[in-house]
Amino acid sequence: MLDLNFVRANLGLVEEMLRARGQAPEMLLGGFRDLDQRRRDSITKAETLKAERNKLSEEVARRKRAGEDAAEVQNRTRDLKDTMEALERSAAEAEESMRSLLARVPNMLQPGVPPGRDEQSNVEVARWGSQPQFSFSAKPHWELGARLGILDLERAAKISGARFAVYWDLGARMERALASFMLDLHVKEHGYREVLPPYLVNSASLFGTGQLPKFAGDLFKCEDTDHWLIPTAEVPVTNLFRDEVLDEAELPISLTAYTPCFRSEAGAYGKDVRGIIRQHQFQKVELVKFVRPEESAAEHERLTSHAEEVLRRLELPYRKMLLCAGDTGASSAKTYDLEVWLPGQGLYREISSCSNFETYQARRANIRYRVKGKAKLEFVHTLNGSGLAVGRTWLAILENYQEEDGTVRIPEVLIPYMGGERTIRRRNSVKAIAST
RNA sequence: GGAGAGAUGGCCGAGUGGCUUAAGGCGCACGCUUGGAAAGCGUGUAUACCGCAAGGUAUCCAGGGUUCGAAUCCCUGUCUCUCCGCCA
Repeated sequence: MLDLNFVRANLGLVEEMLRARGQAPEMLLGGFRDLDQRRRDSITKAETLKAERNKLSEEVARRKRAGEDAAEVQNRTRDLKDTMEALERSAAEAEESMRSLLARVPNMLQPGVPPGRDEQSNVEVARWGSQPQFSFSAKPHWELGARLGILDLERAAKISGARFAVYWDLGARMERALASFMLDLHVKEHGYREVLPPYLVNSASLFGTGQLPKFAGDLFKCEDTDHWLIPTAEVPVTNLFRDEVLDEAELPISLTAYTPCFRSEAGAYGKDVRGIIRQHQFQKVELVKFVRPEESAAEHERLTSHAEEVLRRLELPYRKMLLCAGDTGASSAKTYDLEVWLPGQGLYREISSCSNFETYQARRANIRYRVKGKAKLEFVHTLNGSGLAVGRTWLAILENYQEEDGTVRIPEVLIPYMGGERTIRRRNSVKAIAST
């Protein structure tokens, strides 16, 4: 959320930001000036009358202490009541309208963010690794997974529906191995603390990180309770410190969490229907940082490099993209996407998204810290990134490490996590498992 | 699920209808003191909003209500703690 005073003083800049993100400024901000004026007027009026009421009440107290009759003053105050309630109501309404307007305004963008409407305008800033060359035609992961008997989409559809997956045997084990490998790397070498948060959160948490009120349609909600399935660990982990004051000495705070993520994927009909690129449930290792404002740009680079390191150790070719204005999420001021090479499909696909939210989430979630030598509390900067999306890493390994005979080699660093297994082969006794 | 007790500023904690502009303490900041530090002493120290300012308003978990007036009384909800029950 942006600060009201900032918006009032920089309305032109805010409108420019909206245009850069491909939104019409009038839609959101058209009524801003009027609403701002109405809000101030109604607050002033209501407060003036309240001050009068308070004075009269004091007069009642004074008279009663002095043993005088206060009935006349009491009556006068009683007469103010209806007017006061009306003024209070309209002030509260204006306040609420302003609050909900501000809650829907996206974050300001950092100066280096390139212009552009959609992903076409994202800028490639780095590329790593070499794409594997095959002497045969590379297969997509859904074919490899089905033939190996480790990926079972038919039974997933039966027990849950479309966009769910069942993993068997070494497929299931590789999911677990990847999560352990990533967590170990971030905890032991990158200095993160591991947390295991709840997978259901309340709406206050979703407001704090910016999913609500605008993006309720992307989420799964439990009936008759204020519980929502998390779309990413960013939500519970960032909200750990909601309404808290952090000690400057403990910043930066770096946390990592492995959780499932649940997304309704409304509006994605017909998109990525093959394989497990886009699922209602997937697992992800998330990186979250709380930092001092002056360090956030450097910490953003560092966090992104931590996600890149996972791809490097797994020897998966990737490229690093700086998202253009139109493709940058509403809460983010600057985002890098890491895209992994998928030879089975011949394209790069997002496997990590690393964002700097500056004070946007901290203001919504009220996460502050005490600055040394300063009386006032300041908002921290929050950052997060996938380190990595485990399901997409899993399928990237299948496609990049496939052999002509349909087996899949296991990346060197993963072998210890796979109980020493080096290759995923089709099991002989896979009769019970759907395969083609 | 049942019974009871709670929720007050960065933290602890007093406060059962008006003299609360929320006592007191801790912490923090600044000053004095000191060769330097600690201790000690003194001063200051919640947030947001409205107002050019003087000043004002709101906030004691949240939302309603009673009252001339609510941190305080009533109702509902949320959360925490204790005990009982059930349970992986």
